Amino acid sequence: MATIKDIATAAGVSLATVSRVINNGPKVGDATRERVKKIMEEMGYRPNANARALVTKRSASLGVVIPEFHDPFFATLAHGIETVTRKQEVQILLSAGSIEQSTERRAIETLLEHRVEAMVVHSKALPDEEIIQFASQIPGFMLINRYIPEIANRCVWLDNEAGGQIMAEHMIKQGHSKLAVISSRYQIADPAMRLQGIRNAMAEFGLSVPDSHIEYGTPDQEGGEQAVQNLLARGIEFTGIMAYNDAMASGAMSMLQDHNLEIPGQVSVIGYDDVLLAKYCRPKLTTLRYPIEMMAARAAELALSYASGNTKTSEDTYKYTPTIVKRESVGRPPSR
Amino acid sequence: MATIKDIATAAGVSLATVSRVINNGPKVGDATRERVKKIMEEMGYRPNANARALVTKRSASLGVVIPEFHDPFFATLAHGIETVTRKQEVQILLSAGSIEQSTERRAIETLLEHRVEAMVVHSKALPDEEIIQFASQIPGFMLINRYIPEIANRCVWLDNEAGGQIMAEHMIKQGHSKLAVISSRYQIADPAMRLQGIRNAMAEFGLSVPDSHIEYGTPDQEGGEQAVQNLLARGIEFTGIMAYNDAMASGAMSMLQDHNLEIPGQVSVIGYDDVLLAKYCRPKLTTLRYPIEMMAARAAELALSYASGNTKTSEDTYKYTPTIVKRESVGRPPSR
DNA sequence: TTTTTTAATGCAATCGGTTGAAATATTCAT
DNA sequence: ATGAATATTTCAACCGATTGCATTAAAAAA
Repeated sequence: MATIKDIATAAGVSLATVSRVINNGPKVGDATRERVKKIMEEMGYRPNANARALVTKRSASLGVVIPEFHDPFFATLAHGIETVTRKQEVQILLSAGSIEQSTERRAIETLLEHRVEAMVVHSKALPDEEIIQFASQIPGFMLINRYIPEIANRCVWLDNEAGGQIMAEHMIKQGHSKLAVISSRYQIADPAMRLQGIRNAMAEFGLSVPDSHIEYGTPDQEGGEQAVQNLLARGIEFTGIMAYNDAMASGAMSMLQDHNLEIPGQVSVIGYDDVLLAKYCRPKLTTLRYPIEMMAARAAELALSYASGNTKTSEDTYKYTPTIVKRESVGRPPSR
Repeated sequence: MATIKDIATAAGVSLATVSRVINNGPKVGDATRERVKKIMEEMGYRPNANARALVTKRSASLGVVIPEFHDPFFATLAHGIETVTRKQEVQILLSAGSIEQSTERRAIETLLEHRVEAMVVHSKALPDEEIIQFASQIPGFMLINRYIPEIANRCVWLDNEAGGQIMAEHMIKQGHSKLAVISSRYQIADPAMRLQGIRNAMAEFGLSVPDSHIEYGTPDQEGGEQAVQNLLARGIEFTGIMAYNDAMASGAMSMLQDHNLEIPGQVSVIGYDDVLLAKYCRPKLTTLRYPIEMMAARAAELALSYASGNTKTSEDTYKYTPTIVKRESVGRPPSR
């Protein structure tokens, strides 16, 4: 692959001149500029981003750490980031860190070695101190979907508790009082916070969620199926189910339908996240919208902005609140 | 950020020695090695991947070009690649090239500038010649989901025609003879090939697909809904629908159900791709499995292998054939 | 025509590493 | 002890760019 030196030789000019042409620098004569450009074209020259990054100490690249690509939720997250990197002509370096301390750490370190300018990290396993450490080390570090008070202005996060509250309030206002919860032990804080929100809302209306009405499962369809199965097997009475996420909600619906329970006629189901699936399943899922794409875009913008020296931002907290999306899976409870 | 020089100074040795410690080189005394390692640890040293890539001319990175992250299909593709890059400790550089010539070209060029060692490209818009050009320029170039005879050993692709054939044969063997097709004008070749496969199978059994029984739509749920709506509006009689992909199939099912047509009691529906959605919708979708994850992994392996000089591979063609996944959306046609 | 000013170009150091060859230190056999 | 063999360590060139400063050429002013 041709280097800048080859071009210089071919054009009969110095390296410096070629470099100036490449970067649209000011001090080059028009004739020379055209000639050099033509030669670069002919020789299929491409500047070496590594050499460039080395000397300029800027890489025009943004690192992303997510647990996995598989999950549509993270795909959407990545998409949000991509919309801003595309606009700013920034390259994305992707690292997967599968919700495990060592992998997450390794992912961040690799990105660091590549000297990415900015970084959007989704980490659930690393302890707060370590994250704080990274954040103070890397100006363009942004944490997504997690809140650490000490670095509040580096966190873009969702108010999970509020979501739980909204979810439960909606069900209660529809007239439900016998509600079951399908939760998960996945990750650290999220399920617990959502559950807390639910509890708050219930308490507000003088209701509560007995432990018997909570089932835990893996945060996917199977988990949802299993949870409903357990609920039914234990003979729990309920007219509504609040699920940890849409996948579990969808599994729950399947299982309910297998038991000839009509949705929402006999049982209402509400999900959380509003991933693609929510629109695709039948009945269409009423759920809480997790504006992850928007959040990811915001995180990317901030990361890039911090990286380029901006330290002042209008806000100092980036909390998002889920909103309810009413579709077909929630209705009034059967009058009986 | 500490450099190798800082470490050398701190440890009282030369750059060369430090470099050898970093790379586990052979010619370093045990005592020195330990001392240097300790100092690197203390100073939080991280080798600069750019500098390294510059001098070694190898970057331990693989570039990926996909149209978008949004689509679960591509998320799965990315995941397949990630499984192999993780194992080989290779970094992923992601570029999106939204099915548009200029963007696809730009995506590849950016990757080229970063001197990625290998490359897995999903390109539908770029003309054959240009792809061939890139392939000959980059040893580790692999094309996925597209076949170009001139560079057969660089292509990992699905036999779409065979898929169409299998799809139709399955329907016919279930007893269907009045079949409608929901296709798409998206991309270049894929829908046409699938349709061709369907035609072949039909012909084999003395049947055919009249133009009236083919509807085109966008390759998503809406497209599927629309298509069925059109079919019904035009009073077309059919007992089975073959969809271009699962999203369309799912949309089709929704619309059929809205018209109180039972699936598969009155109408059978078959999809294509076997994305997550196929398992999640109800009834669960019978579809053709597009082993994209496996294919992507293979492509990544080959790309990396070619990049490191391997030129001989056991096979010289990487054609995959879809297999049928029988779930719940296909049954025998109503006897009437 | 000569001097100044301005525009265009080249020189050379630098970024942070790697690596073959040379230099120095250590170990071993004699 | 002593030279040979082997193990450590350092030297210095190089990878492909960028950029401040010096130099040269061209244009403007005197």
